[in-house]
Amino acid sequence: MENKKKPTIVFMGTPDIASIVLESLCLENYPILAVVTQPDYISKNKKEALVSPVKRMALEKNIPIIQPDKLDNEFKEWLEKIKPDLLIVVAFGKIIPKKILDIPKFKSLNIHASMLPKLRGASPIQNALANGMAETGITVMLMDEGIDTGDILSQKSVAIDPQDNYLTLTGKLAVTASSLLLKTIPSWIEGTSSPQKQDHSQATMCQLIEKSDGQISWSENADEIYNKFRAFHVWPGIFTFWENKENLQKLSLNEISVQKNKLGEKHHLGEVFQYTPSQIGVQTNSGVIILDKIQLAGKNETLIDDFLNGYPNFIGSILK
RNA sequence: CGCGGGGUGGAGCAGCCCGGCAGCUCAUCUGGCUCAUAACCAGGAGGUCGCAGGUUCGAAUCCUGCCCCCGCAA
Repeated sequence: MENKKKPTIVFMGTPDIASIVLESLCLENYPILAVVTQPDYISKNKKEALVSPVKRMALEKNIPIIQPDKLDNEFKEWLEKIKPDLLIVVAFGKIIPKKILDIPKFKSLNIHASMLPKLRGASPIQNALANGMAETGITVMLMDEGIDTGDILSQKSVAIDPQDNYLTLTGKLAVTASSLLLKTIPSWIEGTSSPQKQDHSQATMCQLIEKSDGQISWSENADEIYNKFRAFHVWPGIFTFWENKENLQKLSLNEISVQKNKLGEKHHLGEVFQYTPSQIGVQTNSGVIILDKIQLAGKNETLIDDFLNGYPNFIGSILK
């Protein structure tokens, strides 16, 4: 029955969630004219260039790739020449000028990983986790010149499991994003959908995550710290500082869990103590963070037991 | 030439500045003790101190070059 001609698409995106959506478009045989993604992330510690997940997917599917540094006139002319019916944007990472968005016959659609107008902006997945939200979602919308302010075509909520971290939640959202987009494109092309204006008075913004957002304060509650751990699982991670031999050293918390304080148990905020014979805890404002894997700056990641073999004075110290 | 930390029995570390017996905690093996333990006691095995060269009577330690791991910048 799907004899109608599918619209030609130029796809813009960068991270994993975008590559999964791209893959699902390919599997449905949408003609992808080209993929636009961020330039390769050049050399970290004298290593190879890092390639965006979308670029890897495009290579696998033999789709032409372009990686412009800027969305300037040169890019605009390129797009005009390609003449796509539709531009689809998923977490591209840069603001796209309106004069580019208006080029395709059917304009430009954006998939945003939140229930707009909530969590507009650069890092909706991390913010949903860091805020301890019970659910988030996917929004497919028309793009305008604002940041995630366009009219909504479709939405679907996704429950956040207490065990979810950035990776697992991204996976769930990617699945929902793919199916929702595939449903939304045909009705948009056929003109049977009715775009809804956003209620801008309800809008919230989320900021771009910075490295420093990963630093935790032991005056927070254990649950809040754990939410950050889930949100920043891939980057930047969460970290604190430990005074070792009169040097304040960065200590990354790579694997942690949460426990309640035992009855009558009292420690200073940030104090490291033996929670059970086999568990090392850190006192927070409310509750205890159990350390499982940690990493001292300049060292490899270690299990807490191994760490204690080398740094027995860790217990009893105060993290800052 | 971006800045910095590191490589020492299986694991995590100390020793290096100031050269002189290879050390600590854990794991492992053997024996002992105990009603009992992720407990305790005694003993043992296990090392090219990242690689190569140099200085020296003597190098984990000082000098030179190289390899690898990691943190920070970007």
